[in-house]
Amino acid sequence: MRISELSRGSGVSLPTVKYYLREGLLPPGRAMGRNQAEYGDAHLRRLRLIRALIDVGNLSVAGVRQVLQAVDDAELPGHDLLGTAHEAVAGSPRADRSTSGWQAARAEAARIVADRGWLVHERAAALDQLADAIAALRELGQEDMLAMVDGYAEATERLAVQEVGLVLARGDRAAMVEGVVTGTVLGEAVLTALRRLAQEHTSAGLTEPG
Amino acid sequence: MRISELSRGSGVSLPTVKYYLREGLLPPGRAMGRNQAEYGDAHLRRLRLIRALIDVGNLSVAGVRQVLQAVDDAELPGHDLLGTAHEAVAGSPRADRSTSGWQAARAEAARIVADRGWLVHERAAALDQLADAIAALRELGQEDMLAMVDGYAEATERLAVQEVGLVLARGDRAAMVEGVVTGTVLGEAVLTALRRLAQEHTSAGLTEPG
DNA sequence: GGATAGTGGATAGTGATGCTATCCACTAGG
DNA sequence: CCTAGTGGATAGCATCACTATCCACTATCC
Repeated sequence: MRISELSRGSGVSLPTVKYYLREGLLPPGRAMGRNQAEYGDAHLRRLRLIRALIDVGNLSVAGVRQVLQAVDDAELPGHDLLGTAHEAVAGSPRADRSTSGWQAARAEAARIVADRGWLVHERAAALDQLADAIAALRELGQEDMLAMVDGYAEATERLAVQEVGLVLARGDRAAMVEGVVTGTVLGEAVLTALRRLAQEHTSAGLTEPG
Repeated sequence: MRISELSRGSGVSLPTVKYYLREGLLPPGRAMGRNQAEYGDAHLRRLRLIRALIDVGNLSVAGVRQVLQAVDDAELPGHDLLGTAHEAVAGSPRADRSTSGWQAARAEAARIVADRGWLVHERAAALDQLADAIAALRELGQEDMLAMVDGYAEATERLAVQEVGLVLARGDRAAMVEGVVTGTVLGEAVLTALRRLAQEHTSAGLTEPG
């Protein structure tokens, strides 16, 4: 398979394919001569994964590279891959994390997790993100929204068992690795889309007739 | 309150405050002279809301403007505000929605919602986002992940009742409007952070010891 | 009343990001 | 041999979210 077929087969423009090669998102093809290289099915699948992570998962090119490096690291335990995927979707923090309000929110996040008995790395990026959100809610005087935290935690805990089980049910390592990435990133897209739909349905039912 | 106090009080740099004024995110202060204007507490709260939507909610400046215009529209029913908030968080679509694969995914999204008995506008942005994710999962050969859809739908349905109830419990319209926006955007941040933490906990428990 | 810090308003510049375009010497395939 | 296509390099572009500078002017303090 030549580069133009790779482009046509994936719907990604040829200059963009070259760009992904340059950026190291896509491994180089097998060189067959000074200006000829051979790409395989793996390249096509990889290219589709890249597009899904960027288009649906809203990952940056840098985030995608980070994830794919972890995917390609055969040594990395599956659990660490999950952490890497979570860091990549997190992106770089935009909130100010030096204020006392944030520190308090961060402590609150740690407490929520501890109360649940969840065992997570204390430097997990998701803890910081939870703190970002809690700090923002408090600063806006919307702390009553924090009443939802219990419900969220309970729901996500139940879902996580299913999600992790689904991935572990796959036989081989390679399939599990892909499952971690797609489950994390695309699963999140599915979940938030459904959340919005559920909200719209409920809001229509509770506000319109009354 | 002068513009520099507004800047200091919110932690937003003065040039950025001016930028938000230019962009119409922040309403102009009450003019007290040719080059003097008076800002109030409402400006400070608005500025904090803007930062939360951008930093935590990952909204674009255009998205924030869209949301705030809806917030300020006293005529708009609460339910339509929810739809506007959902459109703003959606951003502009990056996936290709003209393929037959996407059309099929879109039909599947509509079917999922219909099977649940959810009543949502058939042009809801969230339906397209759900289709984006479903199409991506299928294209990647990860359709077994769609087994999670039922669990997600059930969980989000239950949560939506609590969420909408929480907002409706607020007395006045203004507080409800703010609740819709923060609940949608910041609630999503809380939910996804907790999802990641739950996944890490579950993954550690199921993969490490075995 | 004079110095100074700050103001609103306008315009231009910046850095990051994600491509897109062009050029090149070269070569596979008809 | 001709043409379309290749890998590789470099440069350009549009968008976004600020950031910086300049201006005439004014409130305020001494």
